[in-house]
Amino acid sequence: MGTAVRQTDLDLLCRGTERVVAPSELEARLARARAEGRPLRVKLGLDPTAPDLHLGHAVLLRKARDFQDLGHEVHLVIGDFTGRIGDPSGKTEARKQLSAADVAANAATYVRQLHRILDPARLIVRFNSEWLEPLTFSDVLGLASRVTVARLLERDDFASRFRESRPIHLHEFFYALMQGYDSVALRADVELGGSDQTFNLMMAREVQRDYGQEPEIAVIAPLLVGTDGAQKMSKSLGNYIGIDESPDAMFGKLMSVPDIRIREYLLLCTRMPSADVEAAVADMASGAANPRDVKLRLASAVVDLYHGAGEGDRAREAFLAVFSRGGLPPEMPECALPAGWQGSAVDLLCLAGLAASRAEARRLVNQGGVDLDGVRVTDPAARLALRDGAALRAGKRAFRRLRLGS
RNA sequence: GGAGGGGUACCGAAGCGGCCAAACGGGGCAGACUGUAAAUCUGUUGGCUGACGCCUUCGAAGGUUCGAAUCCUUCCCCCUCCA
Repeated sequence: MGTAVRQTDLDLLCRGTERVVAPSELEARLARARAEGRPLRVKLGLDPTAPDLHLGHAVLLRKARDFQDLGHEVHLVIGDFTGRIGDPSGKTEARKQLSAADVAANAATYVRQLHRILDPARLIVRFNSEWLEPLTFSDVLGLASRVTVARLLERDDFASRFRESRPIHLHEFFYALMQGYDSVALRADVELGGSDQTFNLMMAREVQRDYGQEPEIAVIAPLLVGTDGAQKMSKSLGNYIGIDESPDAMFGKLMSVPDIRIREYLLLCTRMPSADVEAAVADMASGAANPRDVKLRLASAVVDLYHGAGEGDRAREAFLAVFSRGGLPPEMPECALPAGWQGSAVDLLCLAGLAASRAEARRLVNQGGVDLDGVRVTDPAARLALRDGAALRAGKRAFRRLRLGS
Protein backbone atom coordinates (compact mmCIF):
# COMPACT_ATOMS: atom_id res chain seq x y z
CA MET A 1 0.00 0.00 0.00
CA GLY A 2 1.57 3.25 -1.12
CA THR A 3 1.39 6.61 0.51
CA ALA A 4 -0.48 8.22 -2.34
CA VAL A 5 -3.85 9.55 -1.38
CA ARG A 6 -6.64 7.87 -3.23
CA GLN A 7 -8.54 10.26 -5.40
CA THR A 8 -11.81 8.85 -4.12
CA ASP A 9 -10.84 9.80 -0.57
CA LEU A 10 -10.23 13.35 -1.59
CA ASP A 11 -13.45 13.44 -3.58
CA LEU A 12 -15.39 12.16 -0.62
CA LEU A 13 -13.93 14.73 1.71
CA CYS A 14 -14.54 17.60 -0.67
CA ARG A 15 -18.03 16.57 -1.69
CA GLY A 16 -20.64 19.16 -0.87
CA THR A 17 -18.11 21.58 0.53
CA GLU A 18 -18.15 25.20 -0.40
CA ARG A 19 -14.44 25.63 -0.11
CA VAL A 20 -11.39 23.81 1.15
CA VAL A 21 -8.37 25.86 2.14
CA ALA A 22 -6.38 24.45 0.65
CA PRO A 23 -7.08 21.19 -1.23
CA SER A 24 -3.40 20.69 -1.96
CA GLU A 25 -2.60 21.02 1.73
CA LEU A 26 -5.31 18.54 2.54
CA GLU A 27 -3.91 16.08 0.06
CA ALA A 28 -0.42 16.50 1.44
CA ARG A 29 -1.59 16.16 5.00
CA LEU A 30 -3.58 13.03 4.22
CA ALA A 31 -0.56 11.53 2.53
CA ARG A 32 1.66 12.32 5.46
CA ALA A 33 -0.83 10.96 7.94
CA ARG A 34 -0.92 7.76 6.03
CA ALA A 35 2.86 7.58 5.80
CA GLU A 36 3.25 8.21 9.50
CA GLY A 37 0.39 5.94 10.38
CA ARG A 38 -1.34 8.53 12.54
CA PRO A 39 -4.85 9.81 12.21
CA LEU A 40 -5.56 13.46 11.45
CA ARG A 41 -7.03 15.53 14.24
CA VAL A 42 -10.22 16.96 12.85
CA LYS A 43 -11.68 19.78 14.84
CA LEU A 44 -15.35 20.55 14.83
CA GLY A 45 -16.66 23.33 16.97
CA LEU A 46 -20.21 23.49 18.18
CA ASP A 47 -21.83 26.48 19.69
CA PRO A 48 -23.83 25.30 22.67
CA THR A 49 -26.76 27.67 22.24
CA ALA A 50 -29.11 25.35 20.36
CA PRO A 51 -30.15 22.38 22.42
CA ASP A 52 -31.08 20.23 19.45
CA LEU A 53 -29.12 19.19 16.45
CA HIS A 54 -30.77 19.49 13.07
CA LEU A 55 -29.90 18.63 9.50
CA GLY A 56 -27.97 21.87 9.19
CA HIS A 57 -25.56 20.80 11.90
CA ALA A 58 -25.61 17.35 10.43
CA VAL A 59 -24.00 18.55 7.22
CA LEU A 60 -20.82 19.18 9.18
CA LEU A 61 -21.23 16.17 11.38
CA ARG A 62 -21.57 13.94 8.36
CA LYS A 63 -18.47 15.46 6.92
CA ALA A 64 -16.75 14.67 10.19
CA ARG A 65 -18.03 11.14 9.86
CA ASP A 66 -16.42 10.92 6.42
CA PHE A 67 -13.10 11.71 8.04
CA GLN A 68 -13.73 9.11 10.71
CA ASP A 69 -14.54 6.52 8.09
CA LEU A 70 -11.11 7.13 6.59
CA GLY A 71 -9.55 6.46 9.95
CA HIS A 72 -9.19 9.96 11.33
CA GLU A 73 -10.31 11.21 14.69
CA VAL A 74 -12.82 13.91 15.36
CA HIS A 75 -12.26 16.34 18.18
CA LEU A 76 -15.49 17.97 19.00
CA VAL A 77 -15.09 21.26 20.77
CA ILE A 78 -18.06 22.36 22.73
CA GLY A 79 -17.75 26.07 23.08
CA ASP A 80 -18.87 26.27 26.65
CA PHE A 81 -16.53 29.14 27.35
CA THR A 82 -17.12 31.00 24.11
CA GLY A 83 -20.81 30.30 24.46
CA ARG A 84 -20.87 32.53 27.45
CA ILE A 85 -19.77 35.35 25.21
CA GLY A 86 -21.95 34.73 22.21
CA ASP A 87 -20.77 34.33 18.66
CA PRO A 88 -21.41 37.36 16.50
CA SER A 89 -21.35 35.29 13.31
CA GLY A 90 -24.34 35.96 11.14
CA LYS A 91 -25.99 37.98 13.79
CA THR A 92 -26.46 41.65 13.52
CA GLU A 93 -26.74 42.03 17.23
CA ALA A 94 -24.62 40.70 20.00
CA ARG A 95 -26.03 37.48 21.30
CA LYS A 96 -27.22 36.97 24.76
CA GLN A 97 -24.83 35.33 27.13
CA LEU A 98 -25.60 31.87 28.40
CA SER A 99 -25.27 30.73 31.95
CA ALA A 100 -22.86 27.95 32.80
CA ALA A 101 -25.79 25.73 33.66
CA ASP A 102 -27.47 26.29 30.29
CA VAL A 103 -24.27 25.46 28.50
CA ALA A 104 -23.79 22.25 30.44
CA ALA A 105 -27.33 21.10 29.80
CA ASN A 106 -27.09 21.86 26.09
CA ALA A 107 -23.77 20.11 25.77
CA ALA A 108 -25.19 16.97 27.32
CA THR A 109 -28.02 17.01 24.81
CA TYR A 110 -25.53 17.33 21.99
CA VAL A 111 -23.42 14.44 23.02
CA ARG A 112 -26.44 12.20 23.28
CA GLN A 113 -27.57 13.10 19.75
CA LEU A 114 -24.14 12.95 18.18
CA HIS A 115 -24.06 9.21 18.31
CA ARG A 116 -26.64 9.07 15.56
CA ILE A 117 -24.02 10.33 13.19
CA LEU A 118 -20.52 9.99 14.54
CA ASP A 119 -18.57 6.91 15.46
CA PRO A 120 -18.03 7.13 19.21
CA ALA A 121 -14.81 5.14 18.89
CA ARG A 122 -13.12 7.93 16.98
CA LEU A 123 -14.75 10.83 18.74
CA ILE A 124 -13.17 12.97 21.42
CA VAL A 125 -15.35 15.55 23.11
CA ARG A 126 -13.67 18.57 24.62
CA PHE A 127 -14.92 21.71 26.30
CA ASN A 128 -12.98 24.83 25.48
CA SER A 129 -13.23 26.22 28.98
CA GLU A 130 -10.62 23.57 29.73
CA TRP A 131 -7.88 25.67 28.14
CA LEU A 132 -9.48 29.08 27.91
CA GLU A 133 -10.46 29.41 31.54
CA PRO A 134 -6.89 29.18 32.90
CA LEU A 135 -5.54 31.91 30.63
CA THR A 136 -4.38 34.97 32.48
CA PHE A 137 -4.90 38.51 31.41
CA SER A 138 -1.38 38.69 30.12
CA ASP A 139 -1.90 35.50 28.12
CA VAL A 140 -4.92 37.11 26.58
CA LEU A 141 -3.02 40.24 25.76
CA GLY A 142 -0.34 38.13 24.18
CA LEU A 143 -2.91 36.47 22.01
CA ALA A 144 -4.58 39.76 21.19
CA SER A 145 -1.35 41.45 20.19
CA ARG A 146 -1.02 39.11 17.26
CA VAL A 147 -4.03 40.50 15.48
CA THR A 148 -4.85 43.97 14.31
CA VAL A 149 -8.19 45.67 14.49
CA ALA A 150 -8.07 46.25 10.77
CA ARG A 151 -7.79 42.52 10.29
CA LEU A 152 -10.78 41.89 12.48
CA LEU A 153 -12.76 44.51 10.66
CA GLU A 154 -12.34 42.57 7.46
CA ARG A 155 -15.04 40.27 8.58
CA ASP A 156 -18.24 41.16 6.74
CA ASP A 157 -20.35 41.21 9.79
CA PHE A 158 -18.06 43.52 11.72
CA ALA A 159 -17.39 45.65 8.68
CA SER A 160 -21.04 46.32 8.04
CA ARG A 161 -21.80 47.00 11.65
CA PHE A 162 -18.88 49.37 11.85
CA ARG A 163 -19.90 51.13 8.66
CA GLU A 164 -23.44 51.53 9.88
CA SER A 165 -22.35 52.70 13.27
CA ARG A 166 -23.96 49.81 15.00
CA PRO A 167 -22.31 48.55 18.13
CA ILE A 168 -19.52 46.04 18.16
CA HIS A 169 -18.58 44.92 21.62
CA LEU A 170 -14.96 44.40 22.35
CA HIS A 171 -15.50 40.91 23.62
CA GLU A 172 -16.94 39.94 20.27
CA PHE A 173 -13.55 40.55 18.73
CA PHE A 174 -12.13 37.97 21.02
CA TYR A 175 -14.40 35.30 19.74
CA ALA A 176 -12.37 34.65 16.64
CA LEU A 177 -9.19 34.68 18.68
CA MET A 178 -10.52 32.19 21.15
CA GLN A 179 -11.70 29.91 18.44
CA GLY A 180 -8.26 30.15 16.91
CA TYR A 181 -6.72 29.31 20.22
CA ASP A 182 -8.94 26.23 20.39
CA SER A 183 -7.19 25.02 17.28
CA VAL A 184 -3.82 25.65 18.87
CA ALA A 185 -4.81 23.79 22.01
CA LEU A 186 -5.99 20.82 19.99
CA ARG A 187 -3.17 20.97 17.45
CA ALA A 188 -5.87 20.57 14.83
CA ASP A 189 -4.95 19.32 11.37
CA VAL A 190 -8.30 20.08 9.89
CA GLU A 191 -11.22 22.18 10.99
CA LEU A 192 -14.76 21.82 9.75
CA GLY A 193 -17.07 24.77 9.72
CA GLY A 194 -20.03 26.34 8.00
CA SER A 195 -19.50 29.19 5.60
CA ASP A 196 -20.52 31.64 8.31
CA GLN A 197 -17.42 30.50 10.15
CA THR A 198 -15.05 31.26 7.29
CA PHE A 199 -13.48 34.20 9.00
CA ASN A 200 -12.97 32.32 12.22
CA LEU A 201 -11.38 29.41 10.43
CA MET A 202 -8.96 31.66 8.60
CA MET A 203 -8.13 33.37 11.82
CA ALA A 204 -7.44 30.03 13.41
CA ARG A 205 -4.87 29.32 10.72
CA GLU A 206 -3.10 32.55 11.52
CA VAL A 207 -3.16 31.99 15.22
CA GLN A 208 -1.73 28.54 14.75
CA ARG A 209 1.07 29.95 12.63
CA ASP A 210 1.83 32.42 15.37
CA TYR A 211 2.15 29.57 17.78
CA GLY A 212 4.51 27.77 15.45
CA GLN A 213 1.98 25.21 14.33
CA GLU A 214 1.22 24.21 10.83
CA PRO A 215 -2.09 25.86 9.94
CA GLU A 216 -5.10 23.62 9.87
CA ILE A 217 -6.90 22.89 6.66
CA ALA A 218 -10.25 24.63 6.62
CA VAL A 219 -13.09 22.57 5.22
CA ILE A 220 -16.00 24.90 4.73
CA ALA A 221 -19.49 23.61 4.12
CA PRO A 222 -22.31 25.70 2.75
CA LEU A 223 -25.10 26.51 5.15
CA LEU A 224 -28.14 24.39 4.64
CA VAL A 225 -31.28 26.36 3.95
CA GLY A 226 -34.23 25.55 6.11
CA THR A 227 -37.53 24.05 5.05
CA ASP A 228 -38.71 27.53 4.12
CA GLY A 229 -36.14 27.45 1.36
CA ALA A 230 -35.02 30.95 2.19
CA GLN A 231 -33.11 31.31 5.39
CA LYS A 232 -30.47 29.13 6.89
CA MET A 233 -31.79 26.28 8.92
CA SER A 234 -32.09 27.19 12.53
CA LYS A 235 -34.16 26.22 15.45
CA SER A 236 -35.13 29.74 16.28
CA LEU A 237 -36.51 30.34 12.80
CA GLY A 238 -38.59 27.21 13.09
CA ASN A 239 -37.49 25.99 9.68
CA TYR A 240 -35.47 23.05 10.86
CA ILE A 241 -35.60 19.30 10.74
CA GLY A 242 -34.22 17.81 13.93
CA ILE A 243 -32.18 14.63 13.69
CA ASP A 244 -34.19 13.33 16.63
CA GLU A 245 -37.53 13.74 14.92
CA SER A 246 -39.80 10.83 14.11
CA PRO A 247 -39.49 9.26 10.66
CA ASP A 248 -42.89 10.60 9.64
CA ALA A 249 -42.22 14.13 10.78
CA MET A 250 -38.84 14.10 9.12
CA PHE A 251 -40.29 12.73 5.91
CA GLY A 252 -43.09 15.25 5.80
CA LYS A 253 -40.84 18.18 6.48
CA LEU A 254 -38.48 17.07 3.75
CA MET A 255 -41.40 16.93 1.33
CA SER A 256 -42.19 20.51 2.19
CA VAL A 257 -38.80 21.73 1.09
CA PRO A 258 -39.29 23.92 -1.98
CA ASP A 259 -38.50 22.12 -5.23
CA ILE A 260 -35.64 24.44 -6.09
CA ARG A 261 -33.78 23.32 -2.98
CA ILE A 262 -33.86 19.64 -3.80
CA ARG A 263 -30.39 19.60 -5.29
CA GLU A 264 -28.64 21.01 -2.27
CA TYR A 265 -30.57 18.77 0.09
CA LEU A 266 -29.56 15.72 -1.91
CA LEU A 267 -25.98 16.84 -1.95
CA LEU A 268 -25.70 17.89 1.66
CA CYS A 269 -28.03 15.55 3.47
CA THR A 270 -27.72 12.23 1.70
CA ARG A 271 -24.98 10.00 0.43
CA MET A 272 -26.38 9.83 -3.06
CA PRO A 273 -23.45 9.93 -5.47
CA SER A 274 -22.93 13.35 -6.99
CA ALA A 275 -23.48 12.03 -10.49
CA ASP A 276 -26.88 10.66 -9.50
CA VAL A 277 -27.81 13.94 -7.91
CA GLU A 278 -26.97 15.84 -11.05
CA ALA A 279 -28.85 13.34 -13.15
CA ALA A 280 -31.94 13.73 -11.01
CA VAL A 281 -31.72 17.51 -11.22
CA ALA A 282 -31.36 17.32 -14.99
CA ASP A 283 -34.39 15.06 -15.22
CA MET A 284 -36.47 17.52 -13.24
CA ALA A 285 -35.38 20.38 -15.44
CA SER A 286 -36.25 18.49 -18.61
CA GLY A 287 -39.55 17.31 -17.25
CA ALA A 288 -38.46 13.68 -17.33
CA ALA A 289 -38.89 13.46 -13.58
CA ASN A 290 -41.52 14.92 -11.34
CA PRO A 291 -39.94 16.91 -8.54
CA ARG A 292 -42.22 15.15 -6.13
CA ASP A 293 -40.72 11.79 -6.98
CA VAL A 294 -37.21 13.07 -6.56
CA LYS A 295 -38.22 14.53 -3.26
CA LEU A 296 -39.67 11.20 -2.20
CA ARG A 297 -36.27 9.66 -2.82
CA LEU A 298 -34.62 12.44 -0.89
CA ALA A 299 -36.91 12.09 2.08
CA SER A 300 -36.62 8.35 2.06
CA ALA A 301 -32.83 8.47 1.93
CA VAL A 302 -32.58 10.91 4.80
CA VAL A 303 -34.97 8.96 7.00
CA ASP A 304 -32.97 5.79 6.33
CA LEU A 305 -29.85 7.59 7.39
CA TYR A 306 -31.19 8.56 10.79
CA HIS A 307 -33.66 5.83 11.56
CA GLY A 308 -32.22 2.81 9.84
CA ALA A 309 -32.65 1.23 6.43
CA GLY A 310 -36.26 0.49 5.64
CA GLU A 311 -37.70 3.28 7.73
CA GLY A 312 -37.58 5.58 4.74
CA ASP A 313 -39.83 3.29 2.74
CA ARG A 314 -42.18 2.90 5.64
CA ALA A 315 -42.46 6.66 6.11
CA ARG A 316 -42.92 7.06 2.38
CA GLU A 317 -45.90 4.72 2.37
CA ALA A 318 -47.45 6.55 5.28
CA PHE A 319 -46.91 9.86 3.54
CA LEU A 320 -48.44 8.71 0.28
CA ALA A 321 -51.41 7.21 2.08
CA VAL A 322 -52.14 10.43 3.87
CA PHE A 323 -51.28 13.09 1.39
CA SER A 324 -51.60 11.58 -2.06
CA ARG A 325 -54.61 9.46 -1.33
CA GLY A 326 -56.06 11.66 1.36
CA GLY A 327 -56.31 8.68 3.61
CA LEU A 328 -55.30 7.95 7.11
CA PRO A 329 -51.85 7.24 8.45
CA PRO A 330 -51.28 3.63 9.50
CA GLU A 331 -50.83 4.74 13.06
CA MET A 332 -52.20 7.68 14.91
CA PRO A 333 -52.23 8.80 18.50
CA GLU A 334 -55.18 7.60 20.48
CA CYS A 335 -57.54 9.74 22.40
CA ALA A 336 -59.50 8.07 25.13
CA LEU A 337 -62.91 9.47 25.92
CA PRO A 338 -64.66 8.83 29.20
CA ALA A 339 -67.55 6.40 29.05
CA GLY A 340 -70.75 8.07 27.91
CA TRP A 341 -68.94 11.24 26.92
CA GLN A 342 -71.13 13.80 25.22
CA GLY A 343 -70.02 17.03 23.68
CA SER A 344 -69.83 19.20 20.62
CA ALA A 345 -67.32 19.04 17.83
CA VAL A 346 -65.49 21.92 19.47
CA ASP A 347 -65.38 20.10 22.79
CA LEU A 348 -64.00 17.04 21.08
CA LEU A 349 -61.21 18.92 19.30
CA CYS A 350 -60.12 20.56 22.52
CA LEU A 351 -60.26 17.35 24.47
CA ALA A 352 -58.20 15.59 21.82
CA GLY A 353 -55.62 18.33 21.95
CA LEU A 354 -56.14 19.24 18.31
CA ALA A 355 -56.95 22.86 19.05
CA ALA A 356 -55.31 25.23 21.47
CA SER A 357 -58.51 27.06 22.29
CA ARG A 358 -62.20 26.76 21.67
CA ALA A 359 -62.06 29.68 19.26
CA GLU A 360 -59.38 27.90 17.29
CA ALA A 361 -61.41 24.71 17.23
CA ARG A 362 -64.41 26.61 15.94
CA ARG A 363 -62.30 28.27 13.29
CA LEU A 364 -60.93 24.92 12.22
CA VAL A 365 -64.40 23.50 11.74
CA ASN A 366 -65.69 26.58 9.97
CA GLN A 367 -62.79 26.44 7.56
CA GLY A 368 -63.64 22.89 6.70
CA GLY A 369 -60.54 21.40 8.21
CA VAL A 370 -62.14 18.76 10.38
CA ASP A 371 -63.48 15.38 9.47
CA LEU A 372 -64.60 12.33 11.36
CA ASP A 373 -64.20 9.00 9.59
CA GLY A 374 -63.85 10.84 6.32
CA VAL A 375 -66.97 12.91 6.72
CA ARG A 376 -66.45 16.62 6.97
CA VAL A 377 -67.74 18.24 10.12
CA THR A 378 -69.48 21.48 9.29
CA ASP A 379 -71.14 22.60 12.50
CA PRO A 380 -68.90 23.50 15.42
CA ALA A 381 -71.73 22.88 17.85
CA ALA A 382 -72.75 19.55 16.38
CA ARG A 383 -72.99 16.54 18.64
CA LEU A 384 -71.10 13.90 16.72
CA ALA A 385 -72.07 10.31 16.61
CA LEU A 386 -68.95 8.65 17.92
CA ARG A 387 -67.86 5.09 17.58
CA ASP A 388 -64.94 3.33 19.13
CA GLY A 389 -61.95 3.48 16.79
CA ALA A 390 -63.24 6.43 14.79
CA ALA A 391 -60.59 8.57 13.08
CA LEU A 392 -60.67 12.28 13.77
CA ARG A 393 -58.73 14.53 11.49
CA ALA A 394 -57.96 18.20 12.03
CA GLY A 395 -56.22 19.91 9.18
CA LYS A 396 -53.73 18.23 6.94
CA ARG A 397 -51.64 16.35 9.39
CA ALA A 398 -53.22 15.98 12.79
CA PHE A 399 -55.06 12.76 13.55
CA ARG A 400 -56.57 11.04 16.54
CA ARG A 401 -58.00 7.59 16.90
CA LEU A 402 -60.89 7.82 19.29
CA ARG A 403 -61.29 5.29 22.05
CA LEU A 404 -64.57 5.26 23.87
CA GLY A 405 -64.45 4.36 27.51
CA SER A 406 -66.17 1.16 28.38
C1' G B 1 -21.57 63.74 31.25
C1' G B 2 -24.68 66.32 27.15
C1' A B 3 -28.40 65.98 23.04
C1' G B 4 -31.86 63.10 20.60
C1' G B 5 -34.71 58.47 18.99
C1' G B 6 -37.38 54.27 20.57
C1' G B 7 -40.09 50.06 23.38
C1' U B 8 -47.24 47.90 19.77
C1' A B 9 -49.96 41.15 18.83
C1' C B 10 -45.43 35.10 16.77
C1' C B 11 -41.82 38.65 13.98
C1' G B 12 -41.28 43.39 11.31
C1' A B 13 -44.05 47.74 11.21
C1' A B 14 -48.40 51.58 11.17
C1' G B 15 -51.46 54.03 14.60
C1' C B 16 -50.66 59.10 18.43
C1' G B 17 -57.90 60.79 22.67
C1' G B 18 -63.35 57.51 20.76
C1' C B 19 -64.74 54.48 14.24
C1' C B 20 -58.53 49.96 17.73
C1' A B 21 -58.47 43.32 19.37
C1' A B 22 -55.37 47.46 16.79
C1' A B 23 -53.76 49.02 9.20
C1' C B 24 -49.92 46.60 6.26
C1' G B 25 -46.04 42.82 5.33
C1' G B 26 -43.82 38.20 6.88
C1' G B 27 -44.77 33.79 9.42
C1' G B 28 -48.51 30.27 11.12
C1' C B 29 -53.13 27.78 10.25
C1' A B 30 -57.26 26.26 6.92
C1' G B 31 -59.44 25.59 2.04
C1' A B 32 -58.93 25.12 -3.38
C1' C B 33 -55.65 23.35 -6.88
C1' U B 34 -51.57 19.80 -7.55
C1' G B 35 -48.83 12.94 -8.95
C1' U B 36 -45.53 17.32 -3.41
C1' A B 37 -46.61 19.23 3.63
C1' A B 38 -43.33 22.64 -3.78
C1' A B 39 -45.49 26.71 -6.48
C1' U B 40 -50.07 29.47 -6.98
C1' C B 41 -54.85 31.42 -5.35
C1' U B 42 -58.50 32.36 -1.35
C1' G B 43 -59.71 32.72 3.63
C1' U B 44 -58.10 33.02 8.58
C1' U B 45 -54.79 34.48 12.66
C1' G B 46 -56.08 37.06 21.56
C1' G B 47 -59.75 34.55 24.89
C1' C B 48 -65.00 33.20 26.50
C1' U B 49 -69.89 32.97 23.68
C1' G B 50 -74.78 29.78 19.21
C1' A B 51 -75.16 34.92 18.90
C1' C B 52 -75.72 40.09 21.17
C1' G B 53 -71.80 40.95 23.91
C1' C B 54 -68.08 40.51 27.56
C1' C B 55 -62.88 39.90 29.26
C1' U B 56 -57.41 40.46 28.71
C1' U B 57 -53.60 42.92 25.39
C1' C B 58 -49.94 48.08 22.83
C1' G B 59 -42.25 48.18 28.24
C1' A B 60 -43.94 48.80 34.08
C1' A B 61 -46.65 51.45 37.76
C1' G B 62 -49.65 55.46 38.80
C1' G B 63 -52.68 59.81 37.05
C1' U B 64 -55.94 63.08 33.76
C1' U B 65 -60.59 62.07 31.01
C1' C B 66 -67.39 59.98 30.08
C1' G B 67 -63.49 57.40 27.25
C1' A B 68 -56.22 56.22 26.42
C1' A B 69 -51.96 52.11 22.51
C1' U B 70 -52.70 57.36 21.90
C1' C B 71 -52.19 63.02 27.04
C1' C B 72 -49.32 63.74 32.04
C1' U B 73 -45.87 61.72 36.02
C1' U B 74 -42.34 58.34 37.79
C1' C B 75 -39.61 53.99 36.76
C1' C B 76 -37.19 50.00 33.70
C1' C B 77 -34.84 48.69 29.10
C1' C B 78 -32.72 49.59 24.10
C1' C B 79 -30.41 52.65 20.30
C1' U B 80 -27.85 56.93 17.90
C1' C B 81 -24.85 61.27 17.91
C1' C B 82 -21.49 64.58 20.68
C1' A B 83 -17.87 64.41 24.79
